[in-house]
Amino acid sequence: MNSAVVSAVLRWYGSEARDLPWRRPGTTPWQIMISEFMLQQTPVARVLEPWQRWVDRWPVPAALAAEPSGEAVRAWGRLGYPRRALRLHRAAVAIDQDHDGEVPADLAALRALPGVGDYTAAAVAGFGFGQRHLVLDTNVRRVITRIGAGVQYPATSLSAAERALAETFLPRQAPRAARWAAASMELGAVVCTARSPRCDDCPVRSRCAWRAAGYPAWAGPPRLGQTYTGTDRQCRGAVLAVLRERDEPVPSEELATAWPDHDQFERALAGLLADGLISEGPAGYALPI
DNA sequence: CAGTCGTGGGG
DNA sequence: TCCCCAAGACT
Repeated sequence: MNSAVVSAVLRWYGSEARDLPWRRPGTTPWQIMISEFMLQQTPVARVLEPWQRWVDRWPVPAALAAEPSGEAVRAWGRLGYPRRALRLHRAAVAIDQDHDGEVPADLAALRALPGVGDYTAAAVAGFGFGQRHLVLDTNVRRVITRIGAGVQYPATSLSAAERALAETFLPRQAPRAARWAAASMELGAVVCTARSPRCDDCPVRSRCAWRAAGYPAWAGPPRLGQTYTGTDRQCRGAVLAVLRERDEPVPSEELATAWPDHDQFERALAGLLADGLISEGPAGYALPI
């Protein structure tokens, strides 16, 4: 019954999909894995340049694994959530050591890699190896929730019911399922957006339960807004930004000028050390070896 | 389960 | 300006 929806979305995707570099033919699973790490909570527009630099510099997992983790952190630039860079580096090491340098095609093996959760494992298996999996990112969840359940936003946590709903859309054939994953994700990213959906441009507006119900507003608990200014996260970011630009260790007193509140600076420093994002030596702090 | 973890652009 | 939130993972 949802095959009509799937067909329409796939047809739309065929003509309207953005030409993203990691979607081009010949993209390797490793390159796709890099894109998926970078795209975790980071918009496409900001990923394009860093992704190209990464795939040029580290064309295979072994190349990244051979470098200090600090180089991954430095090359991460200002993508945000730099622990992802560390996890991707650790994933490269694991692939190099435990999988003969090849990104595993097995979903469970992917899921076991550092920084790879349910979403990323399914995405790499689907986009990199053409397998059939539920790929439930924020876009797909919003799309199926609106079309299938008539609700504006998906719940905070993924329920069995929502998973079952998603299954009703997933095509039987693996290549088609993988394409559906990409297409439904694209629809959520450019048409069925969170704030101002462009329903007039939607290929399945006539089959959307949310539209049929008159676009009822979200009735669940209010979204917790993310605070940032003045938080430890901002402080950590400021500290790391300094170290990314330096090749030599930075003395503590100098590094402290990156943040006005000293207690918070110390707390951020301890956190960054604990995370392995920075290292401490006799001459000061630096990105890890 | 709820909190934590960066950064920047668009409405 | 301010606020929202963007291809999540981990604890």
